[in-house]
Amino acid sequence: MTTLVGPGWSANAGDETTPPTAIRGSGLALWRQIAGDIERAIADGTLAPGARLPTEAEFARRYAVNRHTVRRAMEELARDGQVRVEQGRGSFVAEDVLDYEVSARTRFSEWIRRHDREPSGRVLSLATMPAPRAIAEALGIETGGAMVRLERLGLADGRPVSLAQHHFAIARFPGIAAALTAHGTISAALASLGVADYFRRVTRVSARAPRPEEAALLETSRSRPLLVTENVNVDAEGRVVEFGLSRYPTPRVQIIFEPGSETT
Amino acid sequence: MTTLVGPGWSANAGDETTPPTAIRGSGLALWRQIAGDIERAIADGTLAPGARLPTEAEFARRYAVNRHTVRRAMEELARDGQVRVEQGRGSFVAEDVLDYEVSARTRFSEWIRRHDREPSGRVLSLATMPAPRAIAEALGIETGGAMVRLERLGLADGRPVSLAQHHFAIARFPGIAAALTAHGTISAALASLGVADYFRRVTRVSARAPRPEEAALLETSRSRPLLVTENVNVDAEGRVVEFGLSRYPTPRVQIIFEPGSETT
DNA sequence: TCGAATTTGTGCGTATGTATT
DNA sequence: AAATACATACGCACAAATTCG
Repeated sequence: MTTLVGPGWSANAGDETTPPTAIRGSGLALWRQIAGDIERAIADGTLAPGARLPTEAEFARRYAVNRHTVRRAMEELARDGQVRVEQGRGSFVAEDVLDYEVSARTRFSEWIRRHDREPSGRVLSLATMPAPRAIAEALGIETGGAMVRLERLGLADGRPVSLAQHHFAIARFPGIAAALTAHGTISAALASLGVADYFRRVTRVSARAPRPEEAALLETSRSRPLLVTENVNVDAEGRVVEFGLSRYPTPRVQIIFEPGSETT
Repeated sequence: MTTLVGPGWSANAGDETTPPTAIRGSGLALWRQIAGDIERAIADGTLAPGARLPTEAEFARRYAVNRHTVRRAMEELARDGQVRVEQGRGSFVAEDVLDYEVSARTRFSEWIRRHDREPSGRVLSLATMPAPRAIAEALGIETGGAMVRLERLGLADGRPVSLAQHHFAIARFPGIAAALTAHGTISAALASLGVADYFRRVTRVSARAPRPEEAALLETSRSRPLLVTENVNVDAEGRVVEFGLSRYPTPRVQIIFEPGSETT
């Protein structure tokens, strides 16, 4: 069957030489032919993950079928998880989700590389400020005590996947601001201050709607929630090194936890 | 200072005998007096967790100050995490969050009891249906194979905290539907079928906006995302017992991971 | 789906008291 | 004593988010 081809499945808008018609009475239901068509386009990459599908009305016009027939096909694909249908927005090819496996030793670049993507990052700000109560408690200092906050956007293959704030107590690391400026990574900065290694102790996960700035930085819609994690990193002796607050765009990023075994 | 008292801090609307006025020129800034006032009311329980505070305009009227002055006080309290301010909705006393600690052995009632609340539940539906692809894969059966879905609303002290779907393969447990009907809990039903114990293997966490029905059941706003977890439970031999999909209302429920140690 | 009402968020300008230089 | 800086407080207007009919 000649199908819908070209950039974004919209090239042959005026192309009437190869009508993308489903064959009636072929023994295969029209909606199955259409579903198969789209499925093939997804499989062979004609339709990239995250790409927007033509509207149901558009499909109906192209295949010269009723919209109900198209819907039947979309239902099937949605049930299979191949497309995602969103009322009022449109239909989209299911995106690859980037699994964020929480473990004791989690580093941003290692995480991204494990998924065969290229990690990069952009420092948004580095500032010294008094610690709000919640952060001060996590860092083990007094409320209002001086801390450094590093805000960083993490990217995988150039697409933003995390927006993180890292907090360090000045009392614990007087030279942290300079070290973070001098070194490219947090690990390196901490290493220069004598912290050879550090581990994740607790991770709290919640979710909330993004603020406009967050949505813009993470290139996500304001209507999609962010996964928000808070975590405490400690050194080998169990002393608190850092308090981190990270935001991840759903559904692009998912968090995975695999308990060792009997943890309770 | 005579302050705002009475039920919900709104009793003395017409009470002019004890004007809740902040003292000017007392050496303590007005906004600090107001912040302290509210802080005390929260500490002594006059303002319960989750309770709505009077509006900024109302505070300004009662204290006979400008709204900016009230806002300054609220800022301080919000920074401290004592109140939660939401544009367009109002301000609220910070709520106790129910921490859901993910571990290998997690049972609903144990979770709730550990937080000194009374667990209860309501079965919403119990049905046999063909397994969609994603669930079939998790259960290790063919797509379309028969499965039982139990949908259940979990409550803590009568407030909904989880909405869970539990899926069991009929091929593995032919008598599961009857067993679930006969026994009050999933553990008991599985025990009657020879599964003495089971463990959580993986947990995936994401977030999305609630559907209207979910929002209603969980008594949450449609504008607040749900935390969504998917998990696979296995028996002592590692065979898949159940695939679960749970939804938790934010920010009432938070998920906590504490990796044992080097899990990477 | 839309608009009105409610509530918080932000910006501007102004004034005043207090502490520092 | 004068100049300056800073914190506090007020008034007004409008923006943005939420809720509800």
